[in-house]
Amino acid sequence: MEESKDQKIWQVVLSIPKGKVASYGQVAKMAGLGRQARYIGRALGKLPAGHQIPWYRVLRSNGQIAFPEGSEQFEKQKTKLEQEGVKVERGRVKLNVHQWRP
DNA sequence: AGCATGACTGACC
DNA sequence: GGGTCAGCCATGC
Repeated sequence: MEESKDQKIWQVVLSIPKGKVASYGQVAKMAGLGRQARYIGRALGKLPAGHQIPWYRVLRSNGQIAFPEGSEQFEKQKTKLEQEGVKVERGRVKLNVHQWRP
């Protein structure tokens, strides 16, 4: 059921090149979910332990991180992104530079 | 079955 | 270009 959707989502996220990012809506569309962008976040929350899904490469449509600035999740994502060369300033990244365009 | 919730988005200002 | 508002949709209680 939703399992396959989740798998598909994870696969799409996995296909995002290192150093690039994508929006939830973009992932949703590529996974064939269309407008269920919100489902992406839900699916990423279901990530199994020991995964290697680069969930941190997924941001909002405006390039902003989906977590409140200062939260643990936020900091973690920020760190991960910067490790790949993606600068995060004021909780957002420059889409015109890092957004993934297939 | 109905209503609130959320890792969202597009339209507007 | 960034903040605000209303709409969408599956999930969970």
